[in-house]
Amino acid sequence: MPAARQKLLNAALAVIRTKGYSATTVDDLCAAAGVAKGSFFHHFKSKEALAVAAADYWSEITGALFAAAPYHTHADPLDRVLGYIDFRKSLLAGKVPEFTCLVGTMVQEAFETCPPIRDACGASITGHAAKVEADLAAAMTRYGLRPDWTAESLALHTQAVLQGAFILAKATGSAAVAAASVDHLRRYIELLFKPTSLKKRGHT
Amino acid sequence: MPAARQKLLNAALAVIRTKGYSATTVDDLCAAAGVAKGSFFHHFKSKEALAVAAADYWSEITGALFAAAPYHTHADPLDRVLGYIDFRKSLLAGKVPEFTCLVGTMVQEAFETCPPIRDACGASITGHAAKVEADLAAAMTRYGLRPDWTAESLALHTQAVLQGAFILAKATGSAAVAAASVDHLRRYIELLFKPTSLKKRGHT
DNA sequence: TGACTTATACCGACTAGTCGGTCTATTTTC
DNA sequence: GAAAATAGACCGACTAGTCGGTATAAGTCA
Repeated sequence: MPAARQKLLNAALAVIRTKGYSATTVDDLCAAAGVAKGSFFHHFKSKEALAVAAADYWSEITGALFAAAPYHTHADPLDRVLGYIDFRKSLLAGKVPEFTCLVGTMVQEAFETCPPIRDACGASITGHAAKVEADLAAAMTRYGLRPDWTAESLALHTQAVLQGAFILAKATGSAAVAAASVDHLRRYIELLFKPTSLKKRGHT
Repeated sequence: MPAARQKLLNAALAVIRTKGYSATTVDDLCAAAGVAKGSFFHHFKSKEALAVAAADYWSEITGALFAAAPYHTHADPLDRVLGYIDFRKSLLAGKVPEFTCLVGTMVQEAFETCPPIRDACGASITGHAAKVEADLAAAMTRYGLRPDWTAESLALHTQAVLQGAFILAKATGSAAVAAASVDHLRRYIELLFKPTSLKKRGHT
């Protein structure tokens, strides 16, 4: 991948997560990437095209991050799910724009006005959720669950909690609020799969 | 309140929820409100000031909506909480911009670049959560819970789930996905307060 | 009562500056 | 030396905000 393109995509992750998509100008991105405007339009035919490419790039980057995470080594699929949640919680560090989600931010601005961006963001979220769903489905089998909810809906719920936690963090300026919400998500899944194990801890 | 100001605030709710804050122009708002540009700057000293006023207006509107909702009549505070959640779920109808949250949308764009907007959005969310927290705290007392989580964190978690559900709805174009996430939230709260009642339903 | 003053609401043309995107020229790479 | 990559001046459309002005209604003084 040409250097300027790579630098522009990395700049897009940082700048858009900080300012949002609409407020980010092409000149902002060029300045952050240390690249001239001509290079921008050489690699991307429009600002919108960059946004789509950035969403795909985000899927790549995060896909690699989670693929390399240690929780996959657990034999019990439920432990993998809980390990995933713990891993997500551990990422809630640093400044808010550093741990929040690019596609969650962009889809809020683009869902109605720009279908290509919305679809790229949607694919990023649902694609990630599908990986969680696989472990959840395995855990449901392992633990003999026959619930009135699906692995898919629970996997999407994990993403909803995380996206919502990011909004709380943005609104309060505190990563701790987001972490507390992730704790509730973990507790929920433990209650679903091991209803008795937590009862004594959380209930008198 | 002068007519033009009122019309501009109502226009702001609709337009900003559809296009986002940055992508919404002052001319957009004037056109949607059927008002001239001079009137806009007569009532609001800047676009940013309108956003702050719109967030406060949103708090008023939604405050009145929830205050008038029927779930407050339940004697059991847990029933009020669950009634609140059912009410939130019932609102997930129509087109996406009609049921999503103004301040959740705006804070994503403004949290880093515009503290006044961020604070107004934050106050709207935490103020709403505080009302849920009151019923949650009463329910914890009623049900004799001594958990390692707080009513405040759980109240904020309800808002996280709702905000995240909105993002899923925007990404997928489906209100049903959001509703499924709200179902998970309801199930979590039932499990926390009545751990045995659902065990037989969701677990073989 | 009727002329004058004040205050608020509303209007839309206008401006100074910004934005996405284009164009042509130069440099780098193979 | 051809093709790809980079550069930045440039352009027309657009945007937030300004400005001079009109309309209406309520005091206020003779």
